[in-house]
Parts: sequence; structure tokens; C-alpha cells
Amino acid sequence: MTPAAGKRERTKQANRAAILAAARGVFAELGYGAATVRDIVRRTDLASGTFYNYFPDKEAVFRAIVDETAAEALARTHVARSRGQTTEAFVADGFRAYFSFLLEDPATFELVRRNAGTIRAMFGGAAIGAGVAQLAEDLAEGVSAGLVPPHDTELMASAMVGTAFEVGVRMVERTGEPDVDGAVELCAALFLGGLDRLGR
Amino acid sequence: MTPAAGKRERTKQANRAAILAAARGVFAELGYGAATVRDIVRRTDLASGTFYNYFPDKEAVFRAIVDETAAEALARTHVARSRGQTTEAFVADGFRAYFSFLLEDPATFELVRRNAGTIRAMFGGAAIGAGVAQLAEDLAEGVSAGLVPPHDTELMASAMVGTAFEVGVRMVERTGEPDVDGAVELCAALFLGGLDRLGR
DNA sequence: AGGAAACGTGACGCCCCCGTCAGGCTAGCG
DNA sequence: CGCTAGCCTGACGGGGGCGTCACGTTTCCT
Repeated sequence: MTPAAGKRERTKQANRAAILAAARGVFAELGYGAATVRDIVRRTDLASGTFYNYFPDKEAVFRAIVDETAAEALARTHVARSRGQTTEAFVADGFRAYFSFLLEDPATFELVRRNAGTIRAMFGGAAIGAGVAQLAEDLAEGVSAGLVPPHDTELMASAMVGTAFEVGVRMVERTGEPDVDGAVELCAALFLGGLDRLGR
Repeated sequence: MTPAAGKRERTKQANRAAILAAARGVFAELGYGAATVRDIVRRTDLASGTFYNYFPDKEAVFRAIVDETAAEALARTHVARSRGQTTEAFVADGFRAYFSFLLEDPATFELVRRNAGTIRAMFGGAAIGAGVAQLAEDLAEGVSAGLVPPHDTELMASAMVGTAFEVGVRMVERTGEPDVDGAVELCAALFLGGLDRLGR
């Protein structure tokens, strides 16, 4: 990190980063279950033994990657949402932040898409759960602020997360330039209309 | 199938069924990637060699299972939707059928939840895609019939599928008796409100 | 400069999986 | 009843992953 760190330290950072990067690719392509430590090491200039100087096994790398990624995604959508002063902005900006994230970092998206089941099984509620929980909290705050009609915030959060994920996949899979605005518009309209109806 | 079939034939059906059942459990628990043919066989009274009289490899079993399951789920939700005469019924009945299916067959649900990423990677658009495609068609028909306002039916279908999946997971994970009605109500309100807003 | 500690290396032993196949058992037929 | 074809069996060779460790190299400190 510090630019003038000793060579020792710099190599360590580089190796760790190389392993994480390689692992991302492997997990995204093969899926966590089928991936092996060797698959990861092979995408690296390192020897197999070196891997174990950095992580005890493949689960540890996976956890490190997921932790990193979840923190990033969480922070982004949360910040985006908290800026909104109106219900419209609250909903639309959250979706926009998420979709932008997807497009900026397709490798991560692929990783999550491929391993969502494993992540759920391994973190059981945390990680994906954290995203939902965070959103549920944001929704609850929205309710207090009068931006959002009262309802089951937890289920609502699940609905939003599920929608965002699936629509995001679709958006990316479509040929041609991804239509973020179209996706945001649809999702926003959906939930604004839905919240409205739930308020009655 | 025919009750008075020869013993030879009956054993064959039984073995095939045993392998499929065991495989469901293994894939649900370990995930497709980490599962091995031996894991499957071990949950069976059969010898390892016997497996290969029925399926060439684990991918083949997996495909058989997914095909079966997808056809079932597809038929169910489609039938449920096509009975609806009003927009309300169209939307609510679809969700209800799906949630009921989840609760009736938790093992299958677990299987899908754990391996959604693999299914997507392996069938790439078919299977899960088929569900979305079918729904998109149903929606398009709804548009023709004036039940549903015109919009991007494909993205809309994705949103509904994503919502159903994620809300379903949440519903099942909650402690106590699963509240199907609550989930259906929320999803239905959401999409009815959303469709309404999109219509404007 | 010189020595020690830290780290990279890749071969090694152990384990398990894969798909096959020769041998044994039995259902079904004449 | 006896024979044959078809299925079940489990051992087997080949392959490959796992985590370790003794050795060589490099960095850093004095």
C-alpha cells in the first residue's frame, strides 16, 4: 500500500492479489464446488505450495472474495439510496447504483451469478442476507420519514433484491449496449407503483 | 409403470428412481460441482458400476433431474395463470402456484436454490430461461387480452421470477408456519401496482 | 559484508474419484 | 427344468487433488 514499502511487503501484497484475482476467475468459470486450489494456482506464476502461505484452503479465498465484494456492493447501494430525498429517488437511485456496479465489474457479476447458491449456503443469511437486511433497514427509515408506506419491509427488501438480480442478469445477457435506463425505469416504476398500492 | 411388469423391468425403474432420488439429495446438499458419482451411489444400495448402467456421468443425472423439475414447475404456474380472468387473478394465482410448489416439495426447492448458478451455466437460458420465456408469453397474451398494460414483457417476466424466487426463499427461511398468503399478497400488490403505474 | 529469517518451490505420500470389465447371479423363456 | 442373456458387483489401473516439507533463494537488518 505505502508506495515505498520494502520489497518483501510488496511481493506479499502482489501475490495475495494475484491469488485473489485468479480465484475470482476460476470460481466464476467453474463454480466454487468444482474449482480446486490447483486450478487457482495454475492461473498464477506461483507454485502450489505458495498458495498455502496466504490461505489455508479454497474456502478461505472464497470467503475473502465474497467479503470484499459484499462490502463494496453494500456501501454503494446504501450511499446511493441515502442521498434520495423523495421516494422516487430512493428507489431509482438504489437500482441505478446496483446496475452500474454490475456493468463496471462484469467479472464480479459473473462470480456472484454463478455462485449465489454456494454463497447462500456458506454465509447463510449474511452477505446476501446483509444486503437484504441493509435494504430492509433503509426501507424502515423510509417509512419513518414518510417516504415509504408501511408494510413488511423484510419481504419487500427480498422482492427488490430478487428483482434487481434477475433483471440485471437479463439486461446483461441481452445483445447490444446494456440499457441501464430502461431497466432502472422498469424496476422503479414497478416498486413505486407497488409501494403506492401497498399504502392503500 | 404397468403394475404387472416383469421383475426385471420393475427393478430397473426402481434403480433409476433410487439414483435420481439420491442425486437430488446430494446435489442439494453439496452442490453440483462438489458432488461425485460416488456420493450419489453411496446413498443407494447399488454398487458403483451400476450407476453407469443408467447414466453416463453425473451431468446426465443432473440434466434428468432438472428437466423433470422444470417441466413440472412450468406446467403448474402456466396452468394457474391461464385460469385467471382478471389481472388480479392472473398475477396472484401465478405466485400462489409457485409458492405452493415450493412448500410441497422442499427438497426440490433446496436443490434449485443451491444450484441455480449451475443450472443457468449449464442450460444457459433454457430451464430458468424457459420459465421466464413462458411467463413472458403469458404476459404478452395478457397484453393482447387487455389484462396487462403494454411494456417490456421480458424484463417484466424477469422481475416477477426474481421476486418469486427471493421472496420464496425468505418465506421458507422464516421460522414458524410459512405465510403463503402474506407472500402472495405482497407480490401481487407489488406487481399489480407496478403494472398499473407502467400503464400510465 | 555477512548472517539469519522469511518466503518461494515443486516433489512427495496419501487419498479419493473416475469409468471399465471379468465374473457371478437370476429372471424369463422354451 | 435348464439355459441364456442381461444385470449387478466390486476390484482395478489411471489420473489428479490435497497439504507438507526440505531445500534454495532473496531480503533485510546489523
